[in-house]
Amino acid sequence: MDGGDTKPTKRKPARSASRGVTMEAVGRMAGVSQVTVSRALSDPSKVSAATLRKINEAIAATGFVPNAIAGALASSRSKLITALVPSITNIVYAAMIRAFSQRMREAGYQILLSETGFDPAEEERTIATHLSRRPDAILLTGIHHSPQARRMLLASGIPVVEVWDFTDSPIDICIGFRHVETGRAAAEFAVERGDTAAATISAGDERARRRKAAFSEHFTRLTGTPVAEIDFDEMATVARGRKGMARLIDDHGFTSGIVFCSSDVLAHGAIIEATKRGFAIPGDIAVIGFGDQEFAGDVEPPITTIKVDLEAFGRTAADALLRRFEGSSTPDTAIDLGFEIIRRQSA
Amino acid sequence: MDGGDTKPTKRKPARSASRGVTMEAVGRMAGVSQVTVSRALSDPSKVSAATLRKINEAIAATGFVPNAIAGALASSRSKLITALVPSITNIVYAAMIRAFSQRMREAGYQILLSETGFDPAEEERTIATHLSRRPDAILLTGIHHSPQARRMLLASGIPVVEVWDFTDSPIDICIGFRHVETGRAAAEFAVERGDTAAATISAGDERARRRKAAFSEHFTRLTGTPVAEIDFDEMATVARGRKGMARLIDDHGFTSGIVFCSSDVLAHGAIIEATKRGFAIPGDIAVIGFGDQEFAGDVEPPITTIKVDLEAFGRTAADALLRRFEGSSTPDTAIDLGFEIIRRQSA
DNA sequence: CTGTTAGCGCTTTCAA
DNA sequence: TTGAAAGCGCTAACAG
Repeated sequence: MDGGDTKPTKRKPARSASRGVTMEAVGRMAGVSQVTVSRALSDPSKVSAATLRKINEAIAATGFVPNAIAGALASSRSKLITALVPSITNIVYAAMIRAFSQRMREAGYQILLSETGFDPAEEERTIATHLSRRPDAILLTGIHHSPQARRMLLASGIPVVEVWDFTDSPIDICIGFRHVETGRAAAEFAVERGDTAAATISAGDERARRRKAAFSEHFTRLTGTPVAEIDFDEMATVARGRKGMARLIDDHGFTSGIVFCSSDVLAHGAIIEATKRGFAIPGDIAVIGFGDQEFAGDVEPPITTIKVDLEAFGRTAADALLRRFEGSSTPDTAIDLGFEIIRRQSA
Repeated sequence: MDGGDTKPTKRKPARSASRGVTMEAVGRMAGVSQVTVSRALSDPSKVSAATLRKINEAIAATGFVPNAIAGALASSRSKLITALVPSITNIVYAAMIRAFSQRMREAGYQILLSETGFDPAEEERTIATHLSRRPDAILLTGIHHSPQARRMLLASGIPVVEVWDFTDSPIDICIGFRHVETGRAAAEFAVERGDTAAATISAGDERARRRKAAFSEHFTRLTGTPVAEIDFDEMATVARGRKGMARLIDDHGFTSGIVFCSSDVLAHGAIIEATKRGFAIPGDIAVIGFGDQEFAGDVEPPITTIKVDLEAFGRTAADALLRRFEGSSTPDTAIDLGFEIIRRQSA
């Protein structure tokens, strides 16, 4: 760029390249040193009013934006939290992260978010790149991680929050609920309703499968009746809910009983299909969903579902971290936020 | 922390504090210098096979994870892209970002994502904090930004991509579609269908309002009939779709004609409400949505909607950036990806 | 209240 | 193929 001179110049750094205004430039303009600018920004009370004013003027004039990279390197606090979720288009995770982000942002943190797509290998790789950003904490979805991932996490020395599932022995902090319990509760709910037949429709989510397995096992134990299961490897969609119900009816002769779906979206589709085929909901076929999504109570018939407080997960996770950053002496470990069956009309 | 000695020690940095393994430590272990480790990582071909092997062993043994912060500061390339969307729980933005992230991740970039909640002031603040991370590029939703935001963006000197809307004079790169055109196209579609009455239901989104305004204006121009408008300040939900339709019927005596909704979710709710009240869809009331979301074709009746290819926005944005990073001589500027009316049964 | 001095852990020349 | 040296822009003691 700047000349092709062969003369071994004193290696003057190519500062020119407008890589942004520096504190030093601001300081020069305000007639103070660089450190004073730093102070003015981090703790204005440590700088005289007059100096502060000049610095602020200089900042405004230059459009200075502090370099957080340099700050993080120097202070070894990045004010960055990284988060991994299976999917950002799944409202369940998106809502949780939203609540988490809002709380953390208020405290001055930013969130670096990545999708892992339910793949442990991908999660491991992503954890490594995330840790390379030296976040002040990391949030993971789920409690199952590869051994190598656990090693890196532990070695990083930062707080690790596992959400959306529950274990008594988390890596560090765990905020979630027991998926298996939801399946059991749904089975009991079905039996209490008087159902003598049951089926399930599930999407490709490890936790969804655990809920389903618990439902089936418990229902069979209580009634002696086996449960027909329809599983999809992909994410939940209305179309798959319809297809699942169609298979249940066509292939399994399921025309009466309750269907436990791994998400409200699937339940919605199942209801649409059954209704279209002339079955009464819940008269002939009852449907129970999972998630209590926005629409669950507003479709016809309103969907009976298992509700978990998504926002609460995010908020609680953020609060636990914030408390930790403040050096709380009583660190949170495992918090079970539970769930609740919302009885509406579909079951 | 380390003792209360008054003796002015040689200020030995508190290195101890396990802030992670450094390249220097790895190098020491492998019997080479720190730079060699750096090279081994960035371009293995520049290091002898034997050295490479020893370095890799040391890395494995120590669990070394490179410090991207230090790397970014030194190279002034952060391999970080920053993105701002109005809402991450809105599938429209989530799907776009997902496609964008995937592409960028494959190229070694990570995405720092924030929500702005449709608020320009919040956007401006967020842009500032994002720029402080010295991203290699920034992606914004929409084309309207505060003057101060524009200034910061320009001053940053990095590529700026504006998506999801279209202008011929973008800050830098723009990838989107003309919202106004969608409204017009919908109005024409209605008139061609023979509708002589129309209404709208919109959520709190500036672009949704522009689509609606274009629809109403055009419909009125073509038919001479005013359009009843129901506006919500909040996000689209099935419940609001129902409420909107209820108001249209109860307050505006709207019992026949077409309803242009700012999203498929609203359309879905509107259809549910009208159906429940005994109106035939599309016989009595026709409904047209926006977005062609996953469920649009699978509910009853399937929703006629305006489709925009969400994934394409993300992919195209990523490709444009990647090309730019490679120093393309023909920079993309404004790309109009258009839209399409998907005719199903609701209209 | 303000400035000086050392780094933070890398990448980038330049030299060997 | 390897190493030495010089920063990147900021924060953290420490000294006035």
